Order: sequence, then structure tokens, then C-alpha cells
Amino acid sequence: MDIQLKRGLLDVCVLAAIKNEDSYGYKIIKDMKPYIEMSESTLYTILKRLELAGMLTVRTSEHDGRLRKYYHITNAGLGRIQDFKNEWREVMCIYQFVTKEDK
Amino acid sequence: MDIQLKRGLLDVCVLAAIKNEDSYGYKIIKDMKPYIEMSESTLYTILKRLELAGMLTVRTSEHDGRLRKYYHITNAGLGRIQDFKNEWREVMCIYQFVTKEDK
DNA sequence: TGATATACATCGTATCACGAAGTATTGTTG
DNA sequence: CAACAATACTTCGTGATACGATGTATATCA
Repeated sequence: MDIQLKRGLLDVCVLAAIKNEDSYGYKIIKDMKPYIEMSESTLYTILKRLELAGMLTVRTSEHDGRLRKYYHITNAGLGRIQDFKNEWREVMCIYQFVTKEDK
Repeated sequence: MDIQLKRGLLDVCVLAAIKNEDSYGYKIIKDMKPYIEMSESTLYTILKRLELAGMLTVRTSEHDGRLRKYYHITNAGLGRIQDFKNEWREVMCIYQFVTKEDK
């Protein structure tokens, strides 16, 4: 998928991936794989960015002697998803503009 | 509109704006304004990029004593629009993933 | 005369996705 | 047991790119 097109989707995809239950990096990548692929470096960068922006909170917890960082969405994060939904109307107008056939 | 979301749309919007008839910078911005806004510096950068990529050709012509650069879409440019259309299926899947409500 | 519209160009900056590489631990399998 | 894959997270450098600021011209109009 076109990398530029991804840019507008990745952040909100990550938020969607933790919307229903807290999750951690490795799992997020696997859960999103059927929809959109991203490298680990990309994901962890995004998670840090979203944390800084207050869209999610982090909690470190041990699992099988290994540390895992669980991410939890905040109200701001849910709001971000809502904003995305609202903006989608504009996006669809643009899509129409680009793909409309002309006689 | 979110700048990251725009990134995936601008190139193909510009191509769409010259799809039916050759156009020039200033007019392209005005034609696209109802759908998507962009600064002049952005537009001219994009036009140069698309030309380099063989998606359009340029012809300079005088109009009222002033030079205008007319842009004409190539087959590669039309192909780019088609690719965008094809990719849109994936985009809609992602949209569903992000916005689906969960019981 | 001064503002506004038309028309294009250049430069520096900030954002961001990615590959490469690294660190650790836990299976798994030959 | 040795080698490798899977799990889990981190850091660094790079390239792409949208934008604001700024500059250059000419035409029109009040």
C-alpha cells in the first residue's frame, strides 16, 4: 500500500487496535496485519507519539518472565477516532472528485 | 483537514484536476479548493514531482503577456489514478476496522 | 498610487514511516 | 545441545513531503 496513504491511517489504526482491550506492541502488529502492515520501528514510534499526545497510557507488566508494555486508550484517543470518522466525509468527497468519470 | 491524511490524496488530486483538460497552477488550486486546499509552494512542488515521474508533461505558453505553464496528463498519470482507485478497497477495509462499533 | 489578483519559484523546517541493527528471553527442532 | 524462530522492545539515520515565508513579475481596478 502506498506509504503516503498509510500516513493518514496508521495512528488511528493503532488506537483502534487498543480500543476494546489493552494490548501490547507485538500483538498490535499481528492484529493489524490483515488490514495494514507496519514495521516494528514504526509501531513503537507511533505508540510513543500517541502517549506524548495523551491518546493512550502505558503500564508495564511481567508476562512469562518477560516485560510487556500494555497500552490503554484514553478519552482523547477515543476522540481522535471520532474526529477521523468526521473527517472521512471530506475524504469521500475527494475520492469522488478523483474518480468521477467524465463524458 | 489532517495533514497526514492529505499526503495520500494530493498527488492524485492534482492529476485528477488536469485529467479532462490541460490546466495551470493557479487554476488547479482554485478548482481543487472546494475539495481540498493546498498552498502554492505545495502545488508547484507536486507538479515538479509528477513531471519528473512522467505522470504529466509541461508546455509554456503566453497568456496576456504573462507566461503560463500548462500541464497535461500522460498515460502514466492516468494509470496512477487507476492504481489509486484499486487501492481504495484496502483503504475502505481499514476504515471499517477503525470505525466498527463493538458490542 | 496602492491594493488585489494572477502566476510561478525557492528555501528551510518539521513530521513521519522505514530499514537496519541491537538487546533479551523463550520455545522448538534436528 | 546447538541452532533457529518467535516473542518483545529500542535506537539511529534516511528519505519523502506539506507548509510558511519570502521573492519576482505583471495586470487590473478603485
